[in-house]
Amino acid sequence: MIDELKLNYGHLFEDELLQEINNVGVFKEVPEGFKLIEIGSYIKSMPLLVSGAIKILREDSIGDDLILYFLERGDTCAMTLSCCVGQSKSEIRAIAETDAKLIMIPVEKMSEWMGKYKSWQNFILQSYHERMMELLEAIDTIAFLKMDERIFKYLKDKAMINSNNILNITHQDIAYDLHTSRVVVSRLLKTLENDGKIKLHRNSIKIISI
Amino acid sequence: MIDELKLNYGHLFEDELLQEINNVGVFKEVPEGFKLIEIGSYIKSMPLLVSGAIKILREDSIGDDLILYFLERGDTCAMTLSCCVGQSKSEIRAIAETDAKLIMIPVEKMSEWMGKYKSWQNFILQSYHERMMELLEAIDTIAFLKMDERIFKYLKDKAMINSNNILNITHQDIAYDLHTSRVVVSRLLKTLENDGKIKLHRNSIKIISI
DNA sequence: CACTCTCTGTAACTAATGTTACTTGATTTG
DNA sequence: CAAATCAAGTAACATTAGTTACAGAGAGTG
Repeated sequence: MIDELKLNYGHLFEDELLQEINNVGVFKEVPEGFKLIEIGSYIKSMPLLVSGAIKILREDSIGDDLILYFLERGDTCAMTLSCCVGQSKSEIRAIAETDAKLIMIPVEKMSEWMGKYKSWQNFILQSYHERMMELLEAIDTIAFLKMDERIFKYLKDKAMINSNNILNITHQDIAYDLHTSRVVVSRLLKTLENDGKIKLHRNSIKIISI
Repeated sequence: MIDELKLNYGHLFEDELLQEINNVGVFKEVPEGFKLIEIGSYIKSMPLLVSGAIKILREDSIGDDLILYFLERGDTCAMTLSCCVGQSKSEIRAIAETDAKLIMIPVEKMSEWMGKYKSWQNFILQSYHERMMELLEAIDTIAFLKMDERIFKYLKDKAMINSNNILNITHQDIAYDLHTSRVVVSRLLKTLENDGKIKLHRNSIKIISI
């Protein structure tokens, strides 16, 4: 584990802390689609993402989802931090967007290291900052963009995360993430195609204009 | 200042820290409507809210606002924390919702005390947690509620903040905060009145059903 | 191949929200 | 008091998004 740790977090943490992480952290490998955190569950460990991507979702009153943002390599889940601090249940759902590798840190260590390692303190504060910015961006997207723009942004974000401008995804999948209906997505995707921004195929979409 | 400080933060911080706050903090009293933070500005001090309320707003690409949440007595602005950590410009606007009293803490102290006082560390983390939850609630409101529900929620929140179920506010004011148009607000307020939930007057609205 | 299932396209309609334009009544100001 | 300004009501219309219903095109299976 220490190699992957050094690769992704070596520039952030001192050797002593890296060693501690190596000692208490549990390495975890999950497949695409794996549900890492469910709404209402208690959090016992915080994840450091080593490779892959994670999709963070919010749920409405009848159980339908809405995507908030993606986490990437080098990120941690601020909601987890937040829940540990508040001793509360998770307010979000986390699903592996791709196959992913994580290092799980027991929550007690999180606050122990806060006092002990300045670099850890900075990392935690920086993570909060980044997640806060992601939430603001999510608000901008939902509040200020029209559905066709939201769909196009979603496709571009997903292409970025997957490092691939061909997405294997159905219209229904998009509808779930954007909290709208499949028919609306199909309609708007078709106009995006007519505008030359994407190319549609069965089970896949190619992003043309970035 | 020490009295107001003890009253609002005495249960959170030890005497030594209270004394430090008293020494370096600058007491500030601002009138309703005072602009405390502007988007794009750099933050030099973080505010501890002693009395009153503060409205936090997000701006769209053409300069129109959208309310995110209110801060109350005992709160601090996590965006400020966030901006200090990230060394970045403010992403939000903060306006005094009522007359307000604040204690301004120089940003250097914020991180200095993080290492020095466990209670301060908890306070900062707890603040992040709370603001994160507020942002999630803002997302729920924008993404999952219809405009009439958003208006009614806004009125109830504002009544709560002002401890008064009669609000001195115009339809245009509401439209600005909710990022919609005056005509839409007037229309939906009228239906809320017909449903017996509120009573409309010129320049004021009375909340009937809570 | 016949059957089934999933995915996509599309029409037709409804609902929600936004826009423009005009009116009326209240309040302020010269 | 007359004029000007502001807040609110409302009609008419446009646009965006959501809903229902159905048809047809792959793709896999027995």
